[in-house]
Order: sequence, then structure tokens, then C-alpha cells
Amino acid sequence: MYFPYLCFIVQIKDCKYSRCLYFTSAALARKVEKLATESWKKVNLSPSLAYLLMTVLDEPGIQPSNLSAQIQLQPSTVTRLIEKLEEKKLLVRTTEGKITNVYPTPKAKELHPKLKECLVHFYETYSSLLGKEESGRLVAAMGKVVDKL
Amino acid sequence: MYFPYLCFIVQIKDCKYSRCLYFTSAALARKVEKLATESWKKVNLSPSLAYLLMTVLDEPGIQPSNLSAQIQLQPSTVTRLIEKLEEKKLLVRTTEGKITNVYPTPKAKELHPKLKECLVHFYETYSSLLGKEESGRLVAAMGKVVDKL
DNA sequence: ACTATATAATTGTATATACAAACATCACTA
DNA sequence: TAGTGATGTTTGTATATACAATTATATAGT
Repeated sequence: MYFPYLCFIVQIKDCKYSRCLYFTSAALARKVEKLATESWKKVNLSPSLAYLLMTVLDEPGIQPSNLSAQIQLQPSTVTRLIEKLEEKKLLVRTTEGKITNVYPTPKAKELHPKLKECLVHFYETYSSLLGKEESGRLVAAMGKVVDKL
Repeated sequence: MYFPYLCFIVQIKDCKYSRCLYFTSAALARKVEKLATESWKKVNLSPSLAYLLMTVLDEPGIQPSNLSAQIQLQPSTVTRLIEKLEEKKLLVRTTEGKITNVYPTPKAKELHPKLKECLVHFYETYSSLLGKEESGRLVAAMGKVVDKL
């Protein structure tokens, strides 16, 4: 495999695609997802459910469209995630006209401190593996790229 | 939402989770996947099918376990991808004992130059959006992290 | 040589996410 | 005020990937 223009970058490990943005970002996301899943097992939620729930806890009454923008998932995906959290009795929806508002239940509010703990645990796990500053720099760089794409 | 120890990183855009590795790596992977999908539409393959196929073209007879290591997907996923490429008459499998070998068909070999073009197109698309050096640096940084996780 | 363990691949099933279409409501304009 | 287009949400369906269990084969220790 030949990656034009990228010859100046040192090849990493034995993987032929280590210099390719598609391959590398996908692999990274899968590994990080696994790590995050582990951290959120304590509250029996997948990372995406946990992030959505935390967002609602921070802004009770938030609309799905706003959630979609904040967590950067498609509206249809947000609907599906909300449904799951409703089944778990952690969220409720009210609809007025075309607007839907999403609220945390008391059960969700009770869970809030534990959610924060999971977030801290997740951060500590990856920053101990990667180094605080290095991982911070990487996240910042990736964030910039997300905005450009 | 409060991200302990990360206060020194500038918040990006309006997104509350822009400093979180999980969130950012997932968002980046989704955006890059979309871009890659566009580039590989010319050969009517998804990016993961295309990468697997290119790997087999480079190493005819390669085993699924080796493919799994190279493209960093689970063996079960590799089996499923190979099945799809078999349906498209681009790969064939032979099995001897516990070992399976995967070979490209003539049809796949004909497609090889087009696959390379797609790769170049993909690279040019993202490097024109992000800058060659900046994207190269980012990919290298992400690759290191993948290896550490 | 026989058994226990390790390896390679596959299958059944589950989860996450997306796209496109449908639906409902709202806002604006002629 | 009727019609048209924009917006917010949901639904039907498809794709990608994984985990756990299974099957088949190979290897090593005694």
C-alpha cells in the first residue's frame, strides 16, 4: 500500500494503514469506546446513553434537536437513545406542537453524582495511560478537525 | 459538565463535550467515515470493505486472523466482510484444516487501480480541508494513542 | 499416543448509528 | 387566509461492528 505525500510520516507498528486518517480514527474510536464502556458499566449505561443523560441533567427540558447538536448524533439516533432511557425510567418526554422537551426523572437525578464519578474514572483511566497533557493536546487537535469536517 | 484537570484546554465550539476523548474520537470517526464513504462510492464499496480488499490484493492468500490484526477489526467482523466481498465476486476463500486463505479474484485485480485512485482521492479531500502537515501530524498522534490503548 | 490446551474461523445474536421518508407543526408570503 | 416551504421529531430500514459461544484443528506435556 502506498500513501502518496505521506512518506514523511514514520510508520507506526506493523499496520499498513497506520498513516491513514480513516483507518486510524476508526481504530481509535473503537478502542476509546471500549474503555468508556468499561467506565460506565458501574451505572449500567453505554457511553452514548450516559452522555445524553448527563446533557439532559444539565439542561432539563432540552429538545432533541439541541441534544443532537450537542452530542453530534443524528436526530433519529437521539430519538432512539431517548427511548432507551425512557424504558429505564431515567427520562420523560413531553410534546407540545412540534416541540418535544426531555426531562430527567428523580431516578436520573439520584444517579447524577455516580455519572460524574464515571466520567472522572474514565478520564483518569485514559490520562494515566496516555498522560494528561498529551491526551489533552490530542483531544484539542481532534476537536479542531471535527469542526473543520 | 465539569471536566476535572482539563480546564487548561480551550473549549471548542458550543459543544460541552469537546474536551472529552470519548466524545471527540467518536465524532471524528463518524465524520471521517462519511468522507471516506464518499470517496469509495466510485467503486461501490464501503471503506471497511475497500481496506480489507486492498489488504488481500497486497497479500494474496492472507489469513483472516492476519487481516483482523492489520485492519484492527474483530475476527468475526472480518468473516462478515469477507462474505460480502465473496458475494460481490471480489474474493474467494479456501480452507485447509483450520487455516483459511483469502484470495482476490481477477475482477478484484482489475479493480485495484481504481481502489488506489479512491485512496488518493480520499487523502486529497481531507488534506485539502485540514492541511497536509496538520492532518499528517494528527494521524501520527492518534496512531500512537491507538497503540497505547 | 492421549489428553489438555491453544489457535483459527465461523455463527448466532445484540448494539450503535445512520439515511431517507413520513408526519406534524409552524412561519411567511402573496 | 390559503398555500408553500422550513423545521422538529419520529419511523422504517439498513449497515457496521462486536461479544460470546461453537466448531474444527493443531500442539505440547506426560
